[in-house]
Amino acid sequence: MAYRHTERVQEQLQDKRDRILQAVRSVVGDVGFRGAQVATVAEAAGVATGTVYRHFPSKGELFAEALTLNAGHELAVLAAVARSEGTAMDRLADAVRVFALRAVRARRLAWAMIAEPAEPEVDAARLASRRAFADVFEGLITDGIAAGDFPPQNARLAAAGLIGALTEGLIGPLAQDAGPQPDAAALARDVTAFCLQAVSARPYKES
Amino acid sequence: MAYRHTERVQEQLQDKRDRILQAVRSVVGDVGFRGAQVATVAEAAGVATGTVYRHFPSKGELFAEALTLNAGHELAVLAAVARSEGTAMDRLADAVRVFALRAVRARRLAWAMIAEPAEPEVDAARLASRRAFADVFEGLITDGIAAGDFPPQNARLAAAGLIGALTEGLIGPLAQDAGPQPDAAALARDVTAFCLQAVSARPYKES
DNA sequence: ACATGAATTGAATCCAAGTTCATTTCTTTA
DNA sequence: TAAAGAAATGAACTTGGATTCAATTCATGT
Repeated sequence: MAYRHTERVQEQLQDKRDRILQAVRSVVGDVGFRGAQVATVAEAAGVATGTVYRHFPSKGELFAEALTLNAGHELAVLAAVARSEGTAMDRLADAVRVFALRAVRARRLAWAMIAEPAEPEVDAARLASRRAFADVFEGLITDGIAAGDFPPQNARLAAAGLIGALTEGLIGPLAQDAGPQPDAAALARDVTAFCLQAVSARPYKES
Repeated sequence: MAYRHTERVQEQLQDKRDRILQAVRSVVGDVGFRGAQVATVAEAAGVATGTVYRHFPSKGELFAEALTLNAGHELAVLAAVARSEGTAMDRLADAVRVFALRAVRARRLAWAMIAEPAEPEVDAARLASRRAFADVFEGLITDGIAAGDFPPQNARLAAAGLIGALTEGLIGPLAQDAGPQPDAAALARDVTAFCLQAVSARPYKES
């Protein structure tokens, strides 16, 4: 018997794993999934290409895990807002605003996480976290309907609509090229207004 | 002097070109951009792989042209609706409804045309046609504001929001797996309601 | 029918990444 | 310090698909 993992080594391994995941985040935030290659990630993590494959079975699974990790973090933030005190209306407003501000602050990353297709494993992971996001919004909308804050409506669809509107308005290609950042705060404000109106309003004119 | 193009040959060439473009549409509608390879397109067009390259300089440009063609067609339909008689409210409702119905009828194709990333040339072409779509909606919203149908708002952003909501609600991955087709008409109706409310409503409760 | 130029074909070539693996470097225990 | 087992390295391998091109077929005008 001559070798066994010591705790320190375990930590170093874990550390390296984390650094690789972190590197994915950084590279993807920079060039998106499209431009992110394993070699680049490895370099960003200060590791040789082959090492990546000691920690992850394939590019797809590595990237999927990175996405899940990151989306999970965002989701936690959003869920916390959704769970806070206040009317459904207020909480929805806060949730949308938080989502918007965070997304605008890191557009490329946000787009990759929310919308940019990639390897099948990544797409699958994204579908799951997307559903989770939608569920948070859906819950708020349902609450609001129950409380009489919002008119009755298809909450599931409305939640999807919110995510779509946020995506398109803030981080999609159209938003990308409408100038680099006309004014993050103003943009977030307008998007929030749009989203709230979409679920919370009644007809402007009697039809 | 022994050879010169005759009109018949010109027509055949044009025909072949068109058939290739049509084949792209069909293949993409089937497997999306991700799965669409030049060889498959060639086969669908009843042509050898190499022939494709006599008509188009590269896969990217071929697919981009196919997208532009198709999007242009959809755009014409939408623009016609937008130009018809009626209040801005009615025209916007019609435009959204038409968009929704057509999209649901060919989800995969619609998704590819609207959202699925592909070669850079394709993405560029999509950006252009997306902007054109957004412009139609923006115009209607602006009209509506001017006419007093809609409250003042950021029309550009609202237009993007509509497209986002439509995309997400009807043809995105979330919509994909919410059952194959819960009910196209009902879905279109709910999405239309959401979109109209988003731009046309006033706050549900006095804030 | 023949000569000439164009179009078509599809197998061979090329290329960009993802993945592997023989070699080297590091850690641990005796 | 030496032996043994892990982990890291990065150049070589592999592969899926786009692209090319020599050979072939087709059209035209004499």
